[in-house]
Amino acid sequence: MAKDMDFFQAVYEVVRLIPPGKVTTYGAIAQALGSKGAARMVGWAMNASHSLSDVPAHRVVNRKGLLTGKMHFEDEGAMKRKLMAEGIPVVDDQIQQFESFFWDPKELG
DNA sequence: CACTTGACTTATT
DNA sequence: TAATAAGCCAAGT
Repeated sequence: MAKDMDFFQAVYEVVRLIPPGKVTTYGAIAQALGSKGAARMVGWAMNASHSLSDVPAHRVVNRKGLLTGKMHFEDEGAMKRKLMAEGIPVVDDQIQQFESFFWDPKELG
């Protein structure tokens, strides 16, 4: 889909598809886009996602379920707060039972 | 125009 | 087991 889209646009599209109460990783998104090693670009794209409103960047964490990008949010607690609001347990900036809340973009098909 | 940095991940030493 | 190298692609300096 949207192969003509920019990498960023593709990332945004996938991130928007993340269901509430679920999270995914940079690598999973990158891999879903066909670029496994482009996980850094996913993060870079997220940095630009501030211009958008339908991009729940707080649902995107690193492979350990750690809120690495929390510092890029409005406030450090913003990311944790948003995740907690969706029913995702976050302790010490780390998602608990991360694998249970993990959502694979490719899962939709 | 070339080099460095960046919200990452996997593999190798 | 821990530390280092490499890979990804784009933007900033």
